[in-house]
Amino acid sequence: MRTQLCGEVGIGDVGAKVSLCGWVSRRREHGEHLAFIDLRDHSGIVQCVVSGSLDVRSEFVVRVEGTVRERPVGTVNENLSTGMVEIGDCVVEVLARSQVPPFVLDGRVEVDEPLRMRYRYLDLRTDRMQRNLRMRAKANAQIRQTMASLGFCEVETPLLWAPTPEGAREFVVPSRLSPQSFYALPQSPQLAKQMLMVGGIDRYYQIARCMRDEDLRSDRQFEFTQLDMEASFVGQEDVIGFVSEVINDATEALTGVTPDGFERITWAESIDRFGTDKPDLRFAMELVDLTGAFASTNVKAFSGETVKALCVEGGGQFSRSRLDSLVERAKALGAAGLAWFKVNPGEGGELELESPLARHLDSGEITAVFKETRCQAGDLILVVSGEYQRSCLVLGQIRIEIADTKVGDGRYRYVWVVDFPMFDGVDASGCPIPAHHPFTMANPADLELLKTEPRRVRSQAYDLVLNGWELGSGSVRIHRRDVQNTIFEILGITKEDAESRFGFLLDAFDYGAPPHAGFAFGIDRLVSIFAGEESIRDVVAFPKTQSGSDPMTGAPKAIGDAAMKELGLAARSVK
RNA sequence: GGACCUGUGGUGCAGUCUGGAGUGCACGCCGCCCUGUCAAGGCGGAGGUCGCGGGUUCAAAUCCCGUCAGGUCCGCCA
Repeated sequence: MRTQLCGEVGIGDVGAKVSLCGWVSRRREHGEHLAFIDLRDHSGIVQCVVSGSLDVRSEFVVRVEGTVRERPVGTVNENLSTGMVEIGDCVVEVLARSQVPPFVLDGRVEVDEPLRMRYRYLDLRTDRMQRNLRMRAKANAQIRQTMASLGFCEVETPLLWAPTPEGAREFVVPSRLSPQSFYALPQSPQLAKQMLMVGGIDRYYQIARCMRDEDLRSDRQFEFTQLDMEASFVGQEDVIGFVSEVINDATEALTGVTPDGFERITWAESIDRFGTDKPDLRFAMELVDLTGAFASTNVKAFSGETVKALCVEGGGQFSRSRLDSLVERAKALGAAGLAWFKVNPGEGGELELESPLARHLDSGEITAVFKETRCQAGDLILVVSGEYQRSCLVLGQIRIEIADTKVGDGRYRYVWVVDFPMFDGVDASGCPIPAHHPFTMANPADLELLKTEPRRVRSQAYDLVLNGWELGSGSVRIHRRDVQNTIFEILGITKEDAESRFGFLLDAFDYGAPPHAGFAFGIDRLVSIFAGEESIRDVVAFPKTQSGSDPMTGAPKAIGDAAMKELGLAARSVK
């Protein structure tokens, strides 16, 4: 039907008779003797010259036959990759007509997202979406290549799995053959891949779809894709090595840039220095501890457990209203308040602090603030006092918001965050909550603390962070039933409970489970960062809105009475 | 469950704070003209439930209340 793609036509084809297929991107008519068609397919655009008038409109699908020729002097289009040539003496065959599209596909104006989603098949024709989806395909291909080279075996796991209520809310699927019973769509193939390790697969991976029935965000869809992997007879360092290699290869393949290596930071250090467990290392602006400086202060606002500060370079120019909104933001994030100090040049080259609070500080405190923050004239110092971790997290969030870094600035700062705590807070009944998941192995050095001081126990869990985005996480797993039982006990999961929810896994552990560890990272997030997109919706072919609907198909929808009956279901009103 | 932002011809915006005739800009669309354009150009034209409902007012796109949709965030996402 066609001899080549539109974007492939070049100076080397001059004189050749070609046949091209595509969509009419634009047309320019010059009376009844001359007209131009910009013909588009996924590879690009080429200009076709017609001697006569046209009966085509935008987005008509056409097949064009003509002869490639060099463009006349002075009519070369530098903005087109095919701009040196054009297709002359064209005969145009209309393969399909099109209504006037609801929006223009040239990418010049930002179109409302619901409209793009309702007409996603049109949106996908744009350069942007073509580039994003093809970039994603390239990522998948590169990942498969690297995983295979590392000896990993691709295995598919079921989408219809048993409900294991724990962690994320599951999507459930009613069973027709067992009415009133349900499958669950996997939140991740976590348990399946551990079973594969018991099954001797040794090194498993899968580009796996995961489903979680939780509220959506710009970086979260109900269904998303992970590179899921697990390996036997390996530890944390092996897994970090595997993943670093996969990510390194993918980064090079997609961006042409080789990352400056993968840095390493402990969870505790990341919280202390950056106020988050997913630090963006593209900029510094680290948190400063002023607890010592205010150890014996008379200022009530600074008498909390911790005093943490952030020095914003050049922030002295912030307007009063911006400062007010920062204070509000800090309160919304859970701080008791936020104090600010503008650093002004004073007499004799000294610095001065400008703030409603400044006159309450004694000279020793002021000197300590200058020393600890290493501020300069024109800077802004933000201070939060209160419970240690909360204070860090509040300033960490403000740090990100002030820096306002963009995706797609060409920098890729990978960092491994290690030594996560085993537990994170306690639930209503006072039992520790696993920070990662209940199959995570504790750091051997901390095993004795499990029963005495569980909150001090570090786990063998690790996250990979890119530019402040958590790409994925993994851990060394528990492979012994006795240890797993101990963990369940600490978590307040009874024997019966564990048996009914994870019995199949525990049974498997009775038949020779190898030590194993693994990881999973989000491909949507990785590709969106490389593509310079703020939302993963732009690297997903058919995404859903924040309220979980699909404007194109109308999903979710009610099913008929007959279907309900067959499944043994009855609708009942919610609320 | 909560906070904030947005909703105006097919599309993207301005107009809303400070109420006064559906006012404006750009793109698209339709018709005519045009033999080298490429975001073609020129002339003319069509196209509106100002998301929806209620309230205040002589008068509401504009103010108030409610509601729906979309987005950003908090909660949530082991």
